[in-house]
Amino acid sequence: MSRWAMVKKSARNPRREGSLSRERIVEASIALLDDGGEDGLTFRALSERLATGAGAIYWHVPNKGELLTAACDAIIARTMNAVAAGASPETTLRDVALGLFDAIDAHPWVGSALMRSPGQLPMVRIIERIGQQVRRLGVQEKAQWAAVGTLLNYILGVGGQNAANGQLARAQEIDRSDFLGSVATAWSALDPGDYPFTRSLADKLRSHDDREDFLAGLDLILSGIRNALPD
Amino acid sequence: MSRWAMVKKSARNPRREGSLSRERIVEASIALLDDGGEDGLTFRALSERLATGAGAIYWHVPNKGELLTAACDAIIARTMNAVAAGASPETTLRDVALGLFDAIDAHPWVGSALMRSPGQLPMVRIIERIGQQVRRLGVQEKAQWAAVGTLLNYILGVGGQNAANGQLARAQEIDRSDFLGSVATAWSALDPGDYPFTRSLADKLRSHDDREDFLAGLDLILSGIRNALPD
DNA sequence: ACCTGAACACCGTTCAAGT
DNA sequence: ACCTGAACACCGTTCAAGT
Repeated sequence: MSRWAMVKKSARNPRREGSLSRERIVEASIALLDDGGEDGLTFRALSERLATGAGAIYWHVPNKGELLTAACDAIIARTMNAVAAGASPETTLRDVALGLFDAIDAHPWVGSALMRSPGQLPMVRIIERIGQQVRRLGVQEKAQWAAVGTLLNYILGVGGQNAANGQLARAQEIDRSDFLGSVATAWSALDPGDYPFTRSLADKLRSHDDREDFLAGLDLILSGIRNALPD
Repeated sequence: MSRWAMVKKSARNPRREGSLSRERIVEASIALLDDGGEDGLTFRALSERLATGAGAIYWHVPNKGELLTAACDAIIARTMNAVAAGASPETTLRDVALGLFDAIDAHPWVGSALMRSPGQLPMVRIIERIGQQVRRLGVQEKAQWAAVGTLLNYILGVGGQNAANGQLARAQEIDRSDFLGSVATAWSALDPGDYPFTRSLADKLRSHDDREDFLAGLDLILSGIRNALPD
């Protein structure tokens, strides 16, 4: 017997290649969510993909909700780490927001996972990033929470809507822009007496650019924050 | 046989008292959602409450998603109709927003139902109300969508968070403020090097007033909109 | 310590059959 | 036209039993 074969598996060593771990489960969950949408993640699909039983997954993860939050957190952590440091507070704030927008665009399920886990780690990462820039901006102590909360809730609102649009489009087996087109058509058919404003928006809805609109709203809020700055 | 007994049930007449209708189903759904939260609504609970079979409900309603949207719409319609007319655009806008906040506070499931049905009737009612006031405010045509979208997404974000807080609190069988307290405690335990801002917010979270914070954010956005007004 | 997989208690939705 | 309720194809979660 060679000395290699005699090396004991230390408790500290990485597990054997095929074995389960929280990370492997989270990684597989992300893959499932990315190509099956919000309800692509089931313990049955997961145990098949990981070639194991449902019970094994429960040994590493307490329940489906926490698994979804963990998957969401993996995406958010990457996204926040990718934001360049050193730029002006306003630029950084815009980078954080656009990073989140793009992440949710690429993984629509992140939008609803984020919505459903208030105060949890993914949200904390975002609050921290935004909060530090709001401080650098010179917002007074007691106005900081309002500023951060407003930015956060706006970003969550947009993210949630993007997630919902993606989910509904998927259910009808069309793509997101076709779904928005069908909404636009419905809006055009609204009673002109009751819904003049919404009707007038139908064309806008067909031709708009989500990302640009998102930025416009962000700038509106930033201008409100700047407005309230001391001196 | 009296003449009364001979009166035929005309097709136009209201149905017999106990019979099913879309409205009765929606009304029962609201009751179920109000006291069981987001997953209090099931076809089994509904058919028991209405003393009928699941299939009967499907004759009046296409699926669960549309039933949820219809229940949400009933609440939103009442809420929008309750907003007083005739006040200044800013006051009306605040009334609309506060009305929605209070409605979601009273029926947390409305927050997530709203999030999950973009472009549908409940949302259209809100967009129309907000849009008309934004017009009256004098916002330029091409800036109107950004203004409405920003307000809408902010309101949806807050509503969605309130719904999620309520849902998580319910799952742990505690009330919402106890849930926020537990989040605050978790925030206090965060690494001071990594999360200085979030940590500093923990106390604020314990003592804050959701409704006041909501209004503060709304005013921030309104000030941004005012900023961009022509002349 | 970690994994298996059958079993439990649910879901939403469909559909043959009734009135 | 409207309703019944059993049946279908799923879920998340648990748990005795294995290694």
